[in-house]
Formats: sequence, structure tokens, C-alpha cells
Amino acid sequence: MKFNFPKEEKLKSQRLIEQLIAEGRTLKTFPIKVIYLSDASLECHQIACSVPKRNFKLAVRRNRIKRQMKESYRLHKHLLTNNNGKNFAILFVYIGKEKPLYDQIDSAIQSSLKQLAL
RNA sequence: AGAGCAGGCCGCCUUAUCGCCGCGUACUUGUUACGGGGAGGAAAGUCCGGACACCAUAGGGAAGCAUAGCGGCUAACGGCCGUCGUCCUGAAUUCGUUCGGGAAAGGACUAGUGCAACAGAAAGGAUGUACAGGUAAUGCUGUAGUGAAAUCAUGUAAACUCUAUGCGGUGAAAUGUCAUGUAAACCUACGUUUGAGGAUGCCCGUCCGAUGUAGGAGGGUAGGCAGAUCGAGCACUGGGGUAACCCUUUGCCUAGAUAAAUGAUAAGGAUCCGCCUCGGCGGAUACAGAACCCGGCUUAUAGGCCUGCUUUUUUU
Repeated sequence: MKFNFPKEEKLKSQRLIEQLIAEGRTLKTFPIKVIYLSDASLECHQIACSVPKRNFKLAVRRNRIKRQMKESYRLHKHLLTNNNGKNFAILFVYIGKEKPLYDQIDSAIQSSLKQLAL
């Protein structure tokens, strides 16, 4: 089982992100909102993380939360591998307003990934 | 030793596991192995100054903005250093000053305008009251009175203003280049060097101008490389200078991302605070995240260290 997170799994395409926000389906597991969309052009799952500036003014805080979300995805992405050839573009948005503990993020990501795999 | 003021420096550490972004070496050329590097003093605010780049032009004028003793430093500055004067403050004093520390927005009010508390009849194109003098007549003259100042003018420019000096604009999403693409392509209308229409904030002037403008049809991309990290670079040796700083010797290479790496988790330690059963338990460890690069300024900052000055107490 690999726990790495190479460049190919980062969601970068501006077009795809716009499409994801416009057409993606959402799934809420507090304190995280997941927006996802299956796209045939993807060779693997691609994810991005986001923290609204409205709730966290300081860049340091936003960076930390994004890193924690990314880390949690990296450790639990195997939950998602058993799909039928379908690949998702996923956007994790932290919607809480307080500084989180890693455990909260971790469990939220885990449960949302399990739901996605179904 | 404590307190205050001023200046400077540091700004958590170690290990393990799993990751991320560059670089180097090796080969079996790969989602390979090994080695080594990977946020700050402010990376922040984007307030000044430069470097660099581009612009169908950057010239003259008006306007606007900035600066303001004198001298120096610097690539440059509105920054820094020195110095003189002013003001505040401490000490000494032969009462003349001298020494130490600190502050600032220190050009000009014999060009004009504005403003000047209280008092006063009146504060700028004034002339009341009382007394005296004088005249054809009149505040024409003097004294008293208010005040810092009463036809003698003074202060004030973080008031207008004037003077001197400086300032073209834009800003790395700049710009160049490679690849892809019919891409300076196609159709229609308008316009034709006697100038449509534009650029330069304004005016003059200058410049560009068929690769134009408007509409239509159609097609696609949002990638790579350069810019971009070897530089007004860092540390050190010696010398010059009161200093800012300059010259010089030797050595070093010290983040380079691009939907944006520099991390996450766990354990242990360090420092500080609180509690008490004096050995533990609990808590805290700031401000804050590079985005082309430098020099400054400003603002934020838990805790700790160093230097100087002043002062208090104790000891000798």
C-alpha cells in the first residue's frame, strides 16, 4: 500500500476546477465539505484542498489546515482505490470556523472517503 | 542585586515513522538508489528608493506630488552618519557657562492674503474718554489708560502662499522565446497617405497609422524554457574614516515553488507559569508563511541574553 502523494494527484486544471464547482456534487461531514465529480479524462483521482479566507485571516493558519487535510487524504486514499475505473476530481473545503485538531480532520476525511467509495 | 531609560542580539531543541519540492552523483535510465539542501526578523503593510523590462516618444508648458539648516555616506532615497542652532531634562558652576541624556514637521512672513486668546473704545485702511497744547477747521499733537504690540508694527508657513531641488508612464499576471494552431488566417461593411482612427492623464508639440475599426463565421489554448536566484551576496583578514561607510586578503554558494514544496503524527527534553502532599501533575512557548531581486521605513512580537547610562539598597 502506497502512502505517497505525487504531483499527478493534485488537481491543477483551472477548467476542471470551474466545472467541479459548477456541476460537482457535495457531501458534508463536519467540519469538512467535499465536492466531487467523476471525469473520464482523469488517469487517477485528483484532489485539492481549500480553506476560506473569510474564516481564517492568517495565511499560516490556512496553510496548516490545508496541509493537515492533504496529509489525512494521503494516509487514507486507499479507501477509494476500489472503484470501477471511475476517477474523481475532489475538492475538500474546511468549513469550520475554529482551529481544528488533527483527529477531527482525520475522522471526517476517513468517513467521507468511505461514503465516496460506495 | 533590584528598578528605569536607550541600543543591539536570539527567538525552542532532539529522535522515530510516513510524505512534499529543487540540486548533485551513480547505474541496471526509473513513480530507481544514495548524498546533500529546503521560510523570516519582520517573509507582513506595499509607504519610499533603486535594479531590470516594456511602451506608436519620454520634448515644452501649466497643474500635481515629494523634499527642506550645514556637511557627508550611498546605485539611490523621503534612509543613515556627523555637526550647528532651538526646545526639554540631569549634574557641575567662578552664575559667564561647561558636561551628559533626549525631542522634532529648523528654507522664506523687509511679495501678497489669512489668523492672533484675554484685556481694551479700537488689533489695521482705529481714534472713544479725561486733561493739556495747537488750528480757519479737523485725533492735528502730547499725556493718562488696555495690552507682548496702539499708523511703530510683531508672531505664525504639520495657514494659503513663495523660493530652491527632484519626479515620463506601466510593473514580473512586465517581457522574451519554444511548442501547438490556418492564428499577421477567412467573410461583410466602413475608411485610403489630401490621414479613418489612435498613443502620450491635460494644453502645445511629437509620434503611430491599413497588420485599422465594427460585425459575422469558425477554431483552439491557458503548457515548457528564459526572466528567476552568483548577488549593490555572506563570513573573515588588514587598512582608512569621529561615524554612516569605503578599500582590501582569504574562503563560501546559502529556498526557488507556480491551484503554489518547505510538512504531518508520535515520543522525549528545555524554558516559563500555576497547584500542592516537594515529588509530581496541569498548562503555556509569541508575531507570523518566500512568489523577480536588492537598500530602507513602518507596524506586530511570548520569552530570553548582552552593552551603556541613571538611580536605590547591601557588602568591603
